[in-house]
Order: sequence, then C-alpha cells, then structure tokens
Amino acid sequence: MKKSVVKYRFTVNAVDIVIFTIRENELQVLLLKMQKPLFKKAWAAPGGLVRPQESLEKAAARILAEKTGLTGLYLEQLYTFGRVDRDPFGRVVSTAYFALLPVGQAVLTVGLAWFMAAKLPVLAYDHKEIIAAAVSRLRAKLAYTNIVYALMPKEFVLSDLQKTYEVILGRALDKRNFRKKILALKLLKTTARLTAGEAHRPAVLFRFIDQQPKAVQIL
Amino acid sequence: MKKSVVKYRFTVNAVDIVIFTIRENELQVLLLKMQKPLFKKAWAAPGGLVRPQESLEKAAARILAEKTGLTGLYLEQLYTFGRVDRDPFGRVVSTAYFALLPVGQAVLTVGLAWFMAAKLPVLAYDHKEIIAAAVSRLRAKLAYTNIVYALMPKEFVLSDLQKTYEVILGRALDKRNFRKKILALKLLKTTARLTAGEAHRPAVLFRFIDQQPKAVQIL
DNA sequence: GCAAAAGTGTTACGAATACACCCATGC
DNA sequence: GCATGGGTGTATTCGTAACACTTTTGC
Repeated sequence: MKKSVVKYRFTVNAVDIVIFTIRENELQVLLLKMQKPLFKKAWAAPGGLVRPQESLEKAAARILAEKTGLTGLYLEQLYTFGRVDRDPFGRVVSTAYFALLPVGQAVLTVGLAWFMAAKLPVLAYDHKEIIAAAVSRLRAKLAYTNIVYALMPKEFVLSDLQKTYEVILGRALDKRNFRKKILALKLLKTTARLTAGEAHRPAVLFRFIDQQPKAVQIL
Repeated sequence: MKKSVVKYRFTVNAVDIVIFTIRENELQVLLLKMQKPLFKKAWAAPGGLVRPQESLEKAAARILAEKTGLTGLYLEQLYTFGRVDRDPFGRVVSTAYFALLPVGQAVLTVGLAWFMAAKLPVLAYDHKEIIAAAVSRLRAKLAYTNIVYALMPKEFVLSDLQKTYEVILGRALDKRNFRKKILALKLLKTTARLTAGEAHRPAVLFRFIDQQPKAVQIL
C-alpha cells in the first residue's frame, strides 16, 4: 500500500480487455508489450481511454479492434478497478472487460503475444489482479452458462469441447458423464459431417444451437 | 434509444449505492427523493461523484455515510453503467455498489424512504436498471455465499433467517430441510439465550461464526 | 496388427425433496 | 384450552460419480 504523492486534478476512464483463447492445450491470454518508460519490460492487457461520446461497451469493442484487429468477440464487463495509485501516470479508473476468442483464430498484430494464464510475465499497472479476476470469472461462468460457445469454432468434436472445459477448470472430466450431460442440455446439434484424415475413428461434428449467452447448469 | 445531442467534453465518475434491507417481510431499497428540475417526482439510489484522491470503494463508503449516516455496512461493487445518455446533465460513468443493512436498524435522514424492491417508484437516470441488477446479484449470491450475515442482526432465530431467504428468493422453503442444511454448514453457533415474551414456545438464538464473506453452497 | 481417439450403459452413492406431529409459551 | 410459532426424523427421488470395453480409422 503505497500512498500516492501526486495530487490528481481529474479522473479519466479507461477500459482494459483480457482476451482469452485456448491454445496448445492451455488457457492463454493476449498481452501487449509495453513501451512506456516505467514499464519497459512489462506486458499489459490491451486498453485505452474511453471517449466522451462513447459508451463503455463501445469503447471496449473499439479498443479491442484497434489494438488487435479482432471484432465480433464475446465481450463481458468484468469489474471496475479504481485504486488511486493503480496508474503512476495519472488517476485512471479502468473498467475491465474480458473477451473470448474461438480456438484456431490467428492474431498477427506486432507487439502482441499469447501467454499461459497460469504463467504470466511481469505485468504493468494492476493487470495481474485484473487477469486473476478474469480467470476466476471465466471459470465460474463456464459452470453455469453456455459461454463456452464463444471459445469454440463453428463446428467441433465433443472431445475438443471437453478438453476446453478441462483446460479452463484445471481438472479432468469423465468422458461418458460429460457427453451425457452436455447432450441432455440440448445446447448442441449434430451436423451431418464427420472428421476425417486422422489416425483414429472419425468423430461427429457438432455446433451450438444458439450463440446467445444463457444460464444453464453445466457442471 | 435516444441519441445524445450534447457533445460532452469530459467524463466524470460517480458511484451509486443500492441499499437493501428486510422490512415488513419484504426486500426493500433505500431511495432518495430527487430535487433536480428534470426529475422532480423521481427517486434515486444515493450517489455522488468520486473525488480524484479517493478509490471507488472509499467513495462508495463516504457517500453512503454522507447521505444516510450508515457506516460499516457490507458493500460490494456491482457493475459500472456507462451509457452516454444515462445522465441528462453530463457524461457520468457510474459504478454501482450494493449495501446490506441488518434488519431492525433505523435510518432517520430526511428525504430518504424505503420501498419494496418489487414495487419501485419512478426512478431517475438508469436507476431502474441498476436496482434490477442489484436484486439479481443479491439473489444469486445468497445461494452460494454466506452474505446473509450482513442482513441479520447479531443474534437471531432460525425462522427469521429462513424468512430472509424466502423474502429475497421469492419462494417458500421447507423448515426442516432448511435447518438441516444451514446447521450442517457450520456457519452458525447457538447462544445460550432464548427468545422470551412471545406467545409461543421460546426459540434458540443463533449468531454467525464469522462475518467474512465466503463461498458456500447454501441452496 | 497396432496405435489412437470415438463412442456407448449401468451401478452406487449422496444430496435434495417431500412430508406431519408434538412442544412450550402467552393470553 | 387455544392460538402461535418452535422443534424434530424418515422415506423417496434425482442427479452425480465411478467405471471398461468395442469401434473405426491411418499407418
């Protein structure tokens, strides 16, 4: 708890976006290499200032697009971080959002890199805390909503869906019970197509019936 | 969806506080009579501007104390409301908090009144939406945390605790099952004291063992 | 034929639910 | 003695968890 010596005259609003995906069998977060003097070696979740004429949601979507080129992702407000000394450059109140990127979608912007959520680099500001809050929200929501849909590609195989759960929750699930449960919820529909070309039995491809977030008891 | 015509130059930060208690067998909310021209007949959750030198949490506690005289309540950040046109007087981003007041504690400040959460008066700004979000958060948290402690007096009878749940959840609970469940969780300890002076069998008084919020599956 | 993942049912256990009567007090 | 809420146990149902083998493909 360091006390701020600076006397701020204004408060500015920012948004920061924690972008998740599943890569290499891990939950990963997209971070931006900092350039500012005080944080030369640090990384941060992409963020920026809210414009006076735009809502927080719009600001989050705009900044996400500007910094990463990504649009149309699932975006949800997480929490607002308002410690006085959280930014050494001024009094910045930041509303954090988290975004979910379907697996297998590439991000090519320079200065951005993926990190395992469990093994983060040195982070600027209070972004360690922000990302920790995002991870625990994501875990919680996975259990009682259908938002996994936002992490999956359009068509996928049940074992990939199960893997996604396992990676985020950090524990193994029983294959038969998982299938029973997820199919009983009627969130998925089978497509006619099967996987092919792999050295094992082909698998049925599924899709989510609807891509709207809703509450369902999954785990 | 009305578009704002005003071109705001600055964004200011506010906090609004939804204060809950149980009164008259109902979940009630403490509201303040508005004075401003545009909202002459409306009520609003107490709120105010965040000072540049104080955190959001501090601002919420300060404003709660200033407007109602209440201190030491359970306070939790709810959500940040950032629509551009949510306040006709300027661009105000408001971080909403909710507070829980133990039953039977009086509030005497003028201009404040209690309303049933299910039957609210005309509300200023987007406070209808804010209160709705607070009610649903409260319901959800009741089921998987021990925060009821913040709504109960120091010592209470099991049937009062059950009544609190019933009123907030809006459904009846089975007495025997409720007692079994709540006692099994070891959140309560019995006091030596009993109720007296009522026209029925005396009841054992209980207390919460700890008054820290923690996650437990209650319902 | 071997490796690799897909697909499939049943049993056992524990938690949640439903349910009714006697008890202690004030008036 | 009657009205009022306090206090208690059991049987049933339902959901969760545990568990192993056969199938289809590529190489």
